[in-house]
Amino acid sequence: MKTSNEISSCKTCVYRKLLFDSLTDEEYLMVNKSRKEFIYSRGEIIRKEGDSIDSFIYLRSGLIKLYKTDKNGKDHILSLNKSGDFISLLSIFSNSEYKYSIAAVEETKICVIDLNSLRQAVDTNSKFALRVLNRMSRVSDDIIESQFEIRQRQVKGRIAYFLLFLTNKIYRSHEFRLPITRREIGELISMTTENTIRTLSEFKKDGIISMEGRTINILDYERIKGISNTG
Amino acid sequence: MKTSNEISSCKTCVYRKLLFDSLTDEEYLMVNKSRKEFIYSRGEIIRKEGDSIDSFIYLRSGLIKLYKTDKNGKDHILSLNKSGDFISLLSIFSNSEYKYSIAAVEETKICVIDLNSLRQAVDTNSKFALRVLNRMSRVSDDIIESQFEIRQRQVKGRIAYFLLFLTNKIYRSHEFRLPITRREIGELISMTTENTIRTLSEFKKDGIISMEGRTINILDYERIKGISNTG
DNA sequence: TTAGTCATATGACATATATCATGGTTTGCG
DNA sequence: CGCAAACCATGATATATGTCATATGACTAA
Repeated sequence: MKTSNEISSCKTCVYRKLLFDSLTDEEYLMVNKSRKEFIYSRGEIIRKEGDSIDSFIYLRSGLIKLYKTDKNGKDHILSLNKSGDFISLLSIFSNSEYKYSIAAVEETKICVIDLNSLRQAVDTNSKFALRVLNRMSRVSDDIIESQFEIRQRQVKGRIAYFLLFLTNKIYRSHEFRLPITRREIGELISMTTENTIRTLSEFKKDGIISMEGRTINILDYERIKGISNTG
Repeated sequence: MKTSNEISSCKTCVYRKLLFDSLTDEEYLMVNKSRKEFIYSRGEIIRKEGDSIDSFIYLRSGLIKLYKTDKNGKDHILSLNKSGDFISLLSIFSNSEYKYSIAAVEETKICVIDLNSLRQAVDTNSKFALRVLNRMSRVSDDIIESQFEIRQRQVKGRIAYFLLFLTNKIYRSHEFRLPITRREIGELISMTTENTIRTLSEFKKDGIISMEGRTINILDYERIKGISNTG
């Protein structure tokens, strides 16, 4: 984890429009005064389940996973999130501890704001509060939604669904580099590593995708969609 | 669905303390003015996924299920909720439509408040807003939590987990009447009806529970706990 | 350089779970 | 009451998925 100083980039920050737009100049200054930037590289843990919540975090760039570790030590990934999503969930208003762990799955830059100044802004500016609220609830909603989609499918359907997720939501391209290991894919869709690998290999053998290490190319998009819908 | 007139019962309403306590008399009157009560009996649908959100709903008494229907028409239950939980999730601030369907699983009384008057109270009273927020986010958090617990277990563990949920969270007793059918239990823990039935029968045969139709008695609590932890 | 770890890969096999079939039982309703 | 529709139950069988073993390449630390 490194501290960053690239303050100037604020001007182009997506959150400027999404969020801070609704603050008065005064409020913005207050919030921004406490702002710090940090950079995490692949694999680094940003926050751990149970850590006390002392700040409000948002994701400037990169990709992170939210996950929980079960009683046997096995990780279960709840979601992958990119810039524009919030990391701090609603628990910052209710819980004093993080309910999920957060780790970078690729080089990731975050901004951290002092929780008190955020709370103050929320208290005095209801438009801002509503925006924060909406953004936060979206992350929870998305987790519930994707769990719902996952649990109604079996392996092939789950893998297909995941590939479509990467294609449409993350990379907006039919060609991309898998951001996570096959083991992590398994942790995301509740399958063993072996079955995940096998299924990807099968898709490759069937000519639906090409695969070279982590690099995937969706060759037959319609068929992937079909498998996601019926599998 | 029937309309109820039991206004007097407000005095003992759990939400009085949980929520409305933080309103001024004036605010309370405004919110309460639009309040209506309805009674639903087992099986009745209270709101359907996709219905437009025009009101704020909370559960006075009874038991409801939140669920979603998949592309094959199969229902997936997200949670069972009782009095004290909110039904209207955060989507009332962001979405114009319900994301989940809501149905009564036993005789259930709800209170419905006009959304505008609630929004007004939220806007002007940040303490109230925070309470609403906390209650709402708790429902989402609980759904995510229980999905996490379910997906790390196999059938026996899931059934045991569900029985513990009823014992500890819903009925606070070792003896109770199953509020939902075995089919619905399957929809809740992502198993087929047959396997759900089989597993319950097995628990009975093994003397861990007694079972007479819907009536369950937890005979060996520790063993159920063991199965929930290791299965 | 060598040993060790991790990710990927694949086969053989065990087991959990779904599916299909069939029948008894309860529940709701006209 | 009597019928239809759900619910509950159980066996036989098929299938999906997990487990275990083994191998290879890439990378890292000693």
